[in-house]
Amino acid sequence: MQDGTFLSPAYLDVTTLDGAPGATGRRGDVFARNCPTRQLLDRVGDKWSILLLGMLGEGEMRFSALKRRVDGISQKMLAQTLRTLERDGLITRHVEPTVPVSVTYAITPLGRELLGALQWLIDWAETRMGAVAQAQVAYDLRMAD
Amino acid sequence: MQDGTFLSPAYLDVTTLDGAPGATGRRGDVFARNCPTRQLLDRVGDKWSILLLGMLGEGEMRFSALKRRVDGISQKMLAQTLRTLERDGLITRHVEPTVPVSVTYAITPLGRELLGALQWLIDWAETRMGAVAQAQVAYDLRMAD
DNA sequence: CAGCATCCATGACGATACTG
DNA sequence: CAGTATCGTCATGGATGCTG
Repeated sequence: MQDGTFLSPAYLDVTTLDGAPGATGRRGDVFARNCPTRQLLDRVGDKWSILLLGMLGEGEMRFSALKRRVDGISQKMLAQTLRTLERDGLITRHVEPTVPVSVTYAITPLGRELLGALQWLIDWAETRMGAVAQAQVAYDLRMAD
Repeated sequence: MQDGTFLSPAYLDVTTLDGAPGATGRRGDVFARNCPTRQLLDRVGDKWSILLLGMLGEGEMRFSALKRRVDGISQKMLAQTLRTLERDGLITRHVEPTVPVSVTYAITPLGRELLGALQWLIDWAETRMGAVAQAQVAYDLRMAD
């Protein structure tokens, strides 16, 4: 990161999937518009995705169970987020044709990989959110003069 | 993560900063409402924060330089995001009293730590976004019947 | 049970204009 | 140069009601 790896033109390949090397000349554009950070954030940047992925990391679970445990989520956002996660290949959806129907969600290996990468962020939050909160207090005091 | 570490009651301490242990009994509530994931996402979940932190990870930079290099950002969002990052202790702001004034931003050790944790996510995106894109295509085909 | 469709409020964001 | 202030737009997401 410090050497700017995530600014590199290689990201274009990830984004376009055709990897046109001729278009990788202008570094600034690559940074701003085609960085996979954008796509990544679409997935992990909303408040429910990580929560649901974390829940399913504990084991497969049904719609109603997820709704109960991830308290505060609306069924709209639950259904919507689950669909996105499924489409991204991060979780699977299994329909048991009972009456009434029963649907079970489970994390995929790809999803578990993401969860693993996320762990570093979680660890940082665990250990450093206190420092962030302190910085905020200090900042607010400095500005309150 | 797989064992549910980021669901643990310990997160309450991070959130409330008073660490009332008596309130940590109900696991479900802890998961949903006080998980630092929420606070964390406020910081890294928007599209400009990571980009700016990454830019400043390369070296200190002035307002106008950031605006030029992070192409597509409005001066409103640039100023706003920089202020948030500064308040969180992730970057510093140095004002040189020239005419006209010159302001330089730099990453802090705390910010660099976050950038390091972010690197795992970036790496995942680099290597696996292709798999995600493939999963999307497969999903869309499945649903298009 | 597991959703989808609809309506609606909030607020995020960009564009523009102005200032020390 | 480095912002602040204001406005309009648009997307996000919650609440509600309906269905196989």
